[in-house]
Amino acid sequence: MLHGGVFEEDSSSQSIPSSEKGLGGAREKKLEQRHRVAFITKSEIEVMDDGYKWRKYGKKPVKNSPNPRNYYKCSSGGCNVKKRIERDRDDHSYVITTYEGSHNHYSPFTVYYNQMPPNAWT
DNA sequence: CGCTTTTGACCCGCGC
DNA sequence: GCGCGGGTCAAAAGCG
Repeated sequence: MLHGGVFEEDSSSQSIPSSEKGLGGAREKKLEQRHRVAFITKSEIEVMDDGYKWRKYGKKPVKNSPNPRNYYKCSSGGCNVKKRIERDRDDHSYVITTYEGSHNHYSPFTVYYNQMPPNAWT
């Protein structure tokens, strides 16, 4: 496990290991998650707000980790993006954030940053 | 008032 | 054929 590493996977070429097992949410099994990005951040808190609104919709304990796994979903309009937050079992100081899907709307933070002129920061 | 959060229960697919 | 695992959803309550 590389600490502070970022993983970007494309389901189009990368076959999901047994981890997915093709099972997972039987309901969304039909939905193709084309974008999967895992971020590893060293932080004691998982309060990583990217500008989107995340609504926690589930909690489940993991065998390989004494810590539970948190499931978040984007509550933006028409936004079906899901976010998975888990703690590293080797170093609970590290937080693994996995994003699935793409936002149907721009991030409030992105728009704000886009409309914010560079000289405005002075 | 609106939205968010929390727990429990349910469902499906695969394995043996 | 049955069981297990994993994931999601539902409802309710609390808070700002």
